[in-house]
Amino acid sequence: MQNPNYNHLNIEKEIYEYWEKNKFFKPRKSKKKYFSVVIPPPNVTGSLHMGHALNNTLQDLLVRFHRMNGYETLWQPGTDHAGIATQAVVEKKLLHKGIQKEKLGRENFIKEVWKWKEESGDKILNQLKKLGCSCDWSRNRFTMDSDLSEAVIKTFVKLYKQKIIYKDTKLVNWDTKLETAISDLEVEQKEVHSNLYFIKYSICGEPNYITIATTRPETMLGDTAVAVNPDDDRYKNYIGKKIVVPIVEREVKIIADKYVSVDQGSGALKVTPAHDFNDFEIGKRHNLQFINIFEKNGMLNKNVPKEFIGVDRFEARIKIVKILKEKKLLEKIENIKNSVPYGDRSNSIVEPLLTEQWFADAKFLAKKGIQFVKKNKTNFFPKTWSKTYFQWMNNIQPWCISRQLWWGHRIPAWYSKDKKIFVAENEIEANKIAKKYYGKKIILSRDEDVLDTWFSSALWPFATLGWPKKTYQLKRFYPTSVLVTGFDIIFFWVARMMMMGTHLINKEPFSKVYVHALVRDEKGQKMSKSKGNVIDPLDIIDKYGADSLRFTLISMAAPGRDVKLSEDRVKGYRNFLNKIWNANNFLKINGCKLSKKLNIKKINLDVNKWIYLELERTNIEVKKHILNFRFDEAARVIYQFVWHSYCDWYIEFLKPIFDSKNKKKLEESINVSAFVQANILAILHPFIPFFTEKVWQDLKFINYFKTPLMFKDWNIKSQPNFSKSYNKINWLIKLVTNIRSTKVNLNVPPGSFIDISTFELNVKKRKIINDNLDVFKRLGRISNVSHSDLNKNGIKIIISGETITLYFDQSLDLNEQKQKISNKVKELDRKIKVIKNKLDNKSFLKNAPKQIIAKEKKNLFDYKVELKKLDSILGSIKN
RNA sequence: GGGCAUGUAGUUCAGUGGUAGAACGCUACGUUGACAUCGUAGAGGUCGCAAGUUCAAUUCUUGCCGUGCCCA
Repeated sequence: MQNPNYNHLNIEKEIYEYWEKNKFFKPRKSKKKYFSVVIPPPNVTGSLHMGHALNNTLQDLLVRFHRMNGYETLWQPGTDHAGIATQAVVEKKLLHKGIQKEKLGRENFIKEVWKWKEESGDKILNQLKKLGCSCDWSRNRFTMDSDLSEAVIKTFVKLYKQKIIYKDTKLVNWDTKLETAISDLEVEQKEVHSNLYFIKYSICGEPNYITIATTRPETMLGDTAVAVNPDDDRYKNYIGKKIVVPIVEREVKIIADKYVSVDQGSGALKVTPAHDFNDFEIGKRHNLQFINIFEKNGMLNKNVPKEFIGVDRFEARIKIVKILKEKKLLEKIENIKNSVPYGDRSNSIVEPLLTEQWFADAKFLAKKGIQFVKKNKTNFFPKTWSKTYFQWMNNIQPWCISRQLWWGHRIPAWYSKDKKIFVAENEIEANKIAKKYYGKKIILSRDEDVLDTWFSSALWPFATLGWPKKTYQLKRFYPTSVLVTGFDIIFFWVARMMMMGTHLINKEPFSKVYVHALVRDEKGQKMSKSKGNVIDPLDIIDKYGADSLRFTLISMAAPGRDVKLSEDRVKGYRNFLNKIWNANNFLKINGCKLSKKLNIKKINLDVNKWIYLELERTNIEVKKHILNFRFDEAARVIYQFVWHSYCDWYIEFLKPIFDSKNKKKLEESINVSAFVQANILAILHPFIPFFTEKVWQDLKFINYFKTPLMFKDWNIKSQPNFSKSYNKINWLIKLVTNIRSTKVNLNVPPGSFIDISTFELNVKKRKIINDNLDVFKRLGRISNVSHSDLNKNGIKIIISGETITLYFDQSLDLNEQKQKISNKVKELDRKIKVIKNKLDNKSFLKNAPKQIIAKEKKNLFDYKVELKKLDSILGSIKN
């Protein structure tokens, strides 16, 4: 006998190597439909967190399920080059060695990045393997691979020619720490306490002043107007007059603009068109001057008074407030809560900055993306997320795609000395076009910037399959079947992949989008390093095994709910594995094995038919739930079946059969139990692949089915004829349960044996007992079953309206039993009353569907019968 | 301010226009030959509140209250 406790250590590694070595993850050609998934590529700098664990467990569940259902299945893996993050990691590493990237130069720095990538870039992929992911690793891709680069360049050139990509000078979100533009989505609005400064600007030629309110007083150095609402009576008379910006002593106009709200702040707005998105619009409307006062690193530039040049923006704020105080121009400071934009990578305050950048016309691209979802070419699960998608796509802004970084896809644009732009797939091409344009050879220099990482991610679902080449994979696996992703990424990935896929290929990148929730801690708090509540999936895998973690995550993945993860849950599912492990053990001990002789149709025993039908129903239900993306329900159904039908009852049924010497019964049960076992492993395989494959090997099922478990056909044949036996056994289970609880109520030791009589039972029910006598006697702990009234004191119990008498040797304490029966009587009385009321109600009879009325009538009848019997039992106890 | 969710057992969550479910936890008993990472039996709920629709509402509608997230 083996160790009764299942131990995942070593097993998972061994099994993964077995799969990988045999190249089992490669798609197997099939005439059936295909199933394909592209992994949302994790950052190459990343390491596995719970979000990844959930995301990839669900993908693997789907992939393995479809593979076992005979689909030609591809799970395309890979990583994302993560421009900012990766550059930061390598930069930091070099700085440790005292090397600045500027000294190294661009080319050498990029070499260093590649070196880093080769050394540690596969970390997260190895962690995915630990989780059991069955990706086709031979197709592993990286967004900076040459073929993917080619796709990026081709796309850029094409969109430029189509005028979807263009260059423009606009206010962008500028990260002063990373010194690059970032997109709206990379900006996080944080609610913080701020000071609202009320500053007096004196009106030219008058003794009066206007008070403006601002949280960023340093920007006043770039003010080029003061705006008021045209309907604001306080300021009406001043419109068109001039006002002096303190410190810089610049005279600017007082303008009227409806944007200014009368009741916010003082109702007067200082306008800094070069450093605020709203002011930018006002500036354009009123033709104001745009004065940029910041360097790229957030220091003040030459456009401010001498004393401020080279001062950091926040120091400048302090300095300015001090001066204003001294000049008595600071009216008051209010403490307020407001939201301030932070860069999500650098966590520094984002500064709107006027720069020249490359943009993509997202509004244009979004049109098709919207259409495809509207036409149900792509469907969201749960459906409600399509609303989020539409809301974003309908209000989409131009997408700033250039980044001032070194690491990434360098923009394929070349410039001549007079700033003429030549966009081409390579330098030779660019030179050609330039030569044609100028009529002579010209020296060109390439754009220094790279593309937003999401630009290449947007091409991921088809670029990884070979696009723009017309490969077999592209033809076979595109559109991909489903994208599995977190809702926080709908804007980043889903939207952009939809835009590019529909525009470039005119086909949706995926037919379905399954959106899962965030993983939180057990209290529902977001996991974060600073809170110290992070549960590391790798720790959990070490402790409980990947299978336990997978089953936990799957069973908690209810739609529209956050996953609240606690270690106790994982432990619970580890126990589940242990339970199955021991069931296997039992089968092994008893020599259960599959035989070609087994003919399912000819199964004889009720218990074997019962478990077969339970299995069949489970198989169908789990399938239904997986296809509906109800992973939680799928997990619940299989858990329930394995533990409470198979282990709690079926194995108990087997014991007396295995003990008996009846060869026919024995042989049938040895075969059926093994058959059920094999199919349980199959159903469970997508959930807990390591464990099931290991047991599959242990029980030598591979010899019988001629396949590793991961390719076993998931389905089983339907046997509708078994339902009679099914109902019989269910009745027997009810009977046994009732006998057991009666014993507890009577304070009789549950292990003691008793006699029973079935003299009040009908023939059919008696036959059930007779047909399954061994099983019944063992489970109910019955010595003798008599069919006549033994005429001694007995306790009567009722099963589905029929009476059975139990005989106990010892004297009994009947109080609890009495209490219980009278409670039941009360409950029945109540129910009968409710139904009677219904049936007396003419509108109910008129309006309710016939089946419901019939059902209620039957219920009433049954309840009445049971009530009568209970009453008589109660009467006999009282005597 | 706009939008999207959500409120059911002690906890985490399923579910349904027609008799309220699971897991964990809890209580009592139990080492009976797979399993104490276990077994048996049990306790535990006015389905957030109010109104409406309906023969019938936990389920549908509206309002209110609470909670969470996204966008401004």
